[in-house]
Amino acid sequence: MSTGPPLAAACVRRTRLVDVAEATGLDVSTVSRVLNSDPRQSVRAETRERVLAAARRLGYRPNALARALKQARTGALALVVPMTRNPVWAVVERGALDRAATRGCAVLVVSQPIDQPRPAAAYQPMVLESRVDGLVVATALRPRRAAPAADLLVPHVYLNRRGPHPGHDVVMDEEAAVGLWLQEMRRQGRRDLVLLDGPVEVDTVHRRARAARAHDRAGGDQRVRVVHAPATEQGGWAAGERLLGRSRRPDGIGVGSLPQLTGLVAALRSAGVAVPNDVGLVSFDEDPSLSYLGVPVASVSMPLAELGAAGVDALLDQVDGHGPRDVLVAGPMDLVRHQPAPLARCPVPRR
Amino acid sequence: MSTGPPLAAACVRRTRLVDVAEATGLDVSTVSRVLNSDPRQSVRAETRERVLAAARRLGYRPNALARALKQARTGALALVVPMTRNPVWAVVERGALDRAATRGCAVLVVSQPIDQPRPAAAYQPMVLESRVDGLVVATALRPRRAAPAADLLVPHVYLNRRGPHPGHDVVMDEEAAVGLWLQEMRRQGRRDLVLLDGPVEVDTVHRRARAARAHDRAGGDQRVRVVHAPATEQGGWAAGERLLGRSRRPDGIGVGSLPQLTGLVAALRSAGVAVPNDVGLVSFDEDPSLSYLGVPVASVSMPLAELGAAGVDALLDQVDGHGPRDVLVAGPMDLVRHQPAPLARCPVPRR
DNA sequence: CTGTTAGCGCTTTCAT
DNA sequence: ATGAAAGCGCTAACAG
Repeated sequence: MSTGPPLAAACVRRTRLVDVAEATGLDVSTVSRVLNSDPRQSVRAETRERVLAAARRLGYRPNALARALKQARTGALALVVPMTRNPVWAVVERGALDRAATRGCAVLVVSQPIDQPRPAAAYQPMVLESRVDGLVVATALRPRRAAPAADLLVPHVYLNRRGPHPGHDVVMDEEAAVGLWLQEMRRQGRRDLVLLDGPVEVDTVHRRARAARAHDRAGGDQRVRVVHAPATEQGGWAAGERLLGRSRRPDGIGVGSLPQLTGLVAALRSAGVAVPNDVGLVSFDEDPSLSYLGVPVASVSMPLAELGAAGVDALLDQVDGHGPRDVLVAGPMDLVRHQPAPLARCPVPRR
Repeated sequence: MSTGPPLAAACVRRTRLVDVAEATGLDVSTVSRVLNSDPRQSVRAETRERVLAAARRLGYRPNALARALKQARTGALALVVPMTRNPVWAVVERGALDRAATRGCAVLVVSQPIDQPRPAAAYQPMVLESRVDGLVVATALRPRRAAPAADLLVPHVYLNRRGPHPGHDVVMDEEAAVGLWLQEMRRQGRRDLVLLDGPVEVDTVHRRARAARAHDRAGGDQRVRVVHAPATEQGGWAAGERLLGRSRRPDGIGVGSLPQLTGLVAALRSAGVAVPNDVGLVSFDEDPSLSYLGVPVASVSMPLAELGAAGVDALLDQVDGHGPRDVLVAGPMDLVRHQPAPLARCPVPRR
């Protein structure tokens, strides 16, 4: 709390390998072998101890720069994420950061402005400049048929979207998510359904919409229409208005994003439409705040952290020279029901 | 969309300075001077053009590793952020990332688990290993009187909290924020106030609570009590329950965080307490979702992006050798009123 | 105006 | 089992 004295001019002299060498009277190469526990060479136990002791005593930390320069490997990767307020991306990001930390690898987070998306190739220089070993591209947009010049020629994966070429896609099973929604709607006896989702340009939206339309065409007893709107509270509100104005109102709605759900619930409340009596709601995003909307909603719980972790794994595989491969993140997917609790009993989601 | 052919084994041969030198028949040092536009040396215009042309043609990108090793400067910084779901941190982070990008500097984002906070000194190795030039520590906890061993001896700033020593703090004016709240409460004629905020261990909470208590003691016509609860929906809900159980209910509540507000609003709705008739609400966090709570609330708009940007600036100043200095982010602070709009008129916050 | 040279801190053959 | 030496790609002091 700034109560202490000012810090003395903070100049830490970094300890180098040569400092440890001098302290032990050994050569740098020997010290290096010990500290890297090179398995191919043998060192005397006594020497080992001496080196380790000196390194600890001097607080030696290897210079990542020099090591990376020599090994032609930075041990870092870039994570390109959209600058969105949607909380699910934070979960994906955390999953990726944690897995990267586990695998001893630093992460450079690059935020992509949502209003002016740049092509993935724009991030290639980070690899060419040896800042990172590869790219995890988590921007949501579906690629237009990429011009060859726009192809990524460096190790990379696309996260939660598919890229222009096979072997670089790490995605979740959106079709199964739609299936869980439809199953819950059937359980509730809903037959006139709407999928309210984001812009078609978003790859996950595209896949969910396709699955929903396929179900509609399959000709069961459920009708499914698809409505696209901006993935914001505003978008959800406006879409709600439009849906309420229609002659045939849906009795079940799947909502692609949390902000849209917030806006939609506000619109329904404002119009006096009762949830769940008049309409049943299921969100494709999850968040603790779902228990506090004032109305019961369900959500499809997606393996978001696993998605981030799988992206890191797939990229590091490529960096290690393995051929690229597509990954379908299998993690657990559940339907979770969120109940607004009565007072004196705090609400807890139950599965 | 993975419709294209598989990518050929992606091996880009990186162009080095020596490649450009060979292509032009010049020496690497000359090429280096041209590309860095070294002001102290002069080069023939024709040579300049030749080098620039060759560099562009070969797609030369300088190796950041080698450059950083030579210059003893990585051009990167670490941003330590709490792993919270609170959306305001995202705004701070974006502010920092954007400013860093503007100043040509890469950012390594390190996420701090909220349940097991590590001391700031735990991140010092990132500097000692030359991964970054300095630290922006944005974890929320107030430092205990730090043991000298825990002091940071590398360039660093604390963001949105104060550290153990002066000269490293970049914070906003929380006292003024509390002032805006009290002023709005007076405008609404509220006299029995509660500040519902997070744990006291959080420095921003500490400062707001102190300002609120000072106002209470100042002996005007407003009473202010302070209630601490976890900064979650759950915490807001539980605190709401407690407040409703009291003999004298507050008629105005300031809420420290968005999740708490969500929980509190749910509790009030559930108990049939009318907003704003029975109680007026003001949030210290801002978010578009505030317009969709179903009840009118106000919020204190804080200069969050500026906070992040100022943190980066202050750190880079230190890296450039300037003495450390505390920063109070001055950016605009407003009281914003969020109205749930009637249907057919989408809600927009108005100032 | 341009080339030569040394060296940032580390790893890694190759000698001894 | 340890040491000597080369070199990763770049910059900067010094020559010419």
